[in-house]
Amino acid sequence: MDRIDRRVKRTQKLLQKALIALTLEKGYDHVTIRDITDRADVGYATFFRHYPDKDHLLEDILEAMKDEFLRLLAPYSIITDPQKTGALIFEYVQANQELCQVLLNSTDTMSVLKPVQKIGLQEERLIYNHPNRSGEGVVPKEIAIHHLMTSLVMLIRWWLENDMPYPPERMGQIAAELIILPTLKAMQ
Amino acid sequence: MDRIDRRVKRTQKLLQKALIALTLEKGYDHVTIRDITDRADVGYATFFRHYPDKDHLLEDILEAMKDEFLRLLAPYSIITDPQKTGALIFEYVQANQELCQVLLNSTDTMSVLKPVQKIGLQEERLIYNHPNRSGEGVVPKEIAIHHLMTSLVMLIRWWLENDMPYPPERMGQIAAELIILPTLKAMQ
Amino acid sequence: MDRIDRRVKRTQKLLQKALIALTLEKGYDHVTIRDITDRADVGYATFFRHYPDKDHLLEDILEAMKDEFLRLLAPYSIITDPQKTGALIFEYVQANQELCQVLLNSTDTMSVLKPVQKIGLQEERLIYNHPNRSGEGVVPKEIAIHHLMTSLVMLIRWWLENDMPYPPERMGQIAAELIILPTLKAMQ
Amino acid sequence: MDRIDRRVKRTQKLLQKALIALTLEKGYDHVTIRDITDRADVGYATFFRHYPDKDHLLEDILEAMKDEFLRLLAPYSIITDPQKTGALIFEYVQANQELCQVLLNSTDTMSVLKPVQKIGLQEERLIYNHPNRSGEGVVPKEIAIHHLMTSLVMLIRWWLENDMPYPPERMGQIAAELIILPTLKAMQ
DNA sequence: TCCTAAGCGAGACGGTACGTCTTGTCTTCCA
DNA sequence: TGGAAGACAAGACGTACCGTCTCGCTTAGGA
Repeated sequence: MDRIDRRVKRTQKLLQKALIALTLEKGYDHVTIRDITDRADVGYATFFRHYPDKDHLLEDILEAMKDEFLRLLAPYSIITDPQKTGALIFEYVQANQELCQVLLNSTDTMSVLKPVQKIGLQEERLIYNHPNRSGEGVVPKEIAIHHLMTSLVMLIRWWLENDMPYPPERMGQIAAELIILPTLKAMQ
Repeated sequence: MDRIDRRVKRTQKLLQKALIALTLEKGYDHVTIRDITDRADVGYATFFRHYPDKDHLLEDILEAMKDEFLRLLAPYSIITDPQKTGALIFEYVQANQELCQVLLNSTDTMSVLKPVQKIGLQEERLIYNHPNRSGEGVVPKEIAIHHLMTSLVMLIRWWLENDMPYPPERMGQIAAELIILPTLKAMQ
Repeated sequence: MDRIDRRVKRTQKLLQKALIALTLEKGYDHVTIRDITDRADVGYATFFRHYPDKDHLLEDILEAMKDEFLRLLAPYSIITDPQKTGALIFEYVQANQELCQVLLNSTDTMSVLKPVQKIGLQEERLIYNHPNRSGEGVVPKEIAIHHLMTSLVMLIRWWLENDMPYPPERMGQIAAELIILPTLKAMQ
Repeated sequence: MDRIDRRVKRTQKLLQKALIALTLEKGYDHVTIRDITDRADVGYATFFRHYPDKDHLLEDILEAMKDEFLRLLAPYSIITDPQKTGALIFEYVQANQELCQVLLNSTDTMSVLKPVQKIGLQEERLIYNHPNRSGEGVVPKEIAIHHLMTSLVMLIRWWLENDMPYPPERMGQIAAELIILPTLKAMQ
């Protein structure tokens, strides 16, 4: 079964690459499944053996990205060093510029936000167990987390859409100033 | 020509009502143009005599809303009384709950953000000419405006999606604390 | 509405012509609907606005043929002059050779037989009310009619498949000798 | 290798049984190869190691039937005792009702007729060498043989389709009266 | 009063994409 | 080594929707 799984994985990778490349060329919404399968050199029907539709393929790509992202972020604390964490995020985005551009400029950034919220919920534990945290602030916890993750994503989006006019370090500062620190403060 | 214009307006209103009603029922993306024209009791081809596609109809709806929204907001300054302004916004959203739900939960909130950004740019003048403002802060002006508008919209979105668990006044405070005040401060 | 009907009729005629031409070229079974619409210079989806599938198009062609055939046969009695009637049939087939070849060599001659049976039932009246008829013979009426129509069609099929090796008159004689007269006799 | 041959035969039998059972259930045309292999509890690809397609499997079934049929018919002469021969045929059909129903009601009876014609040609020798035969009649030999075999098959078809409303003996009489005797007479 | 231009309903049509289905090939695994 | 399992390419099918077009009806505002 190992051999088959490997074949399946290979096909799925081909489809993912194809979707990313095509989305960069013509935008997510204008990519047809036929486009994808043609580019991936794969039978048309084969697509549906792996994903029920285009969105599920996107989701698969996102999932992989999320894991890598979380792994990257783990060692640093968003609380103890917001600027550093922010800069790290923007450096990651810059390194994976193409992929991020695809994911964030796909018509509905919303679907991208879903998995990001999950990251937020996983991080929640870290933040709320942090010694610096005192008690419930004026802003409910759920809103704070939501705001933190959403605003960061939207800021990244803006950065990419405007051709990254500032370096990652500066963006890290901005993110800290505009989003991370105020949110942490409001939660106290 | 007055009479004709009135007829045209009437048809457009019918189409707008139909889109809103149907979006609430099955979600923006699943509404077909045939659905709209059937609901509006209007010929299928007639749709295209008014709008090139569904998105333009949505845009029309948004435009109308934007005007009303701006008119409502005009007397108050987001700088001098952020809480009040925030509360006012959430009250307006509550009053127009259905419509806002449609607009913000339509798959791509992004298209909704476009016109909102325009509001931001119009407001920019107000903010930057305000006597309290000093100079350029660590956060570039364009980012600040973008953050302000986007985060507010996303916060409203969250509020509606979670069945408005807090009253408008509270949400106004939260918005001020989490978004408006930090942004203003960062701009200084 | 007349105008629209005419447009519809025109499209259907185009589809019928296309099916006939293509069936002669590659055989009924190997003709795809895309083939038909391409040949008829008609949109693919348009096909389904007129017929649910290929077989219904064939049926439509048959129906038209049946009417013409019956009209042609009406003046002659199969009872009073079997040879003449038989010859007439084979002359008709010869004149419409291409069309008949298509219809009879399409994989299932059976579906072609259905409408022909209907002709038989319509003729039944003529035969059974004929003065020469006496009473119920050893062969049940339904079997006789079935045999008459089926055997005639199969004979025509054989004739066409073997490139019409005998003239229509001779075939008329043969049909009378082998099929018509025995059937009439058996019914008495 | 005898062992292997036996295994092959077994697989082929399974496939034949499956096709027959499924054809009775949903009609020959609607049976897919996947259906057959599933029913026969055989690998999908295995089918193609035995038959290039469904029709060849059907042919195989027919071939077996033909042999048995001919063997059964051999002792009797269609010339000296038509009624008896006819009855014998219908009795055989009745005994093998299910199988015959499948074969004859499969959309194209035509393909079934092919092997039957072969039977006719083998019989031809018997008929033409018979002492009762005189000379060439008005009906060409080839047509007579064709008519004899085809009409008989179609009569059987009718009988099965109408739930065998008459006993085999009666059908034998009818076949003799309507088909066999007239054909023999026409050949003289 | 008529008439002319516009909005409109109806619906046929070309076209594109979808998701499903089937066939026949090929490759890998297992007994 | 032969058969089972099943991924796969190819491509037809029938459906859904879009946007265009033509036709004929209605209805106003100007002659």
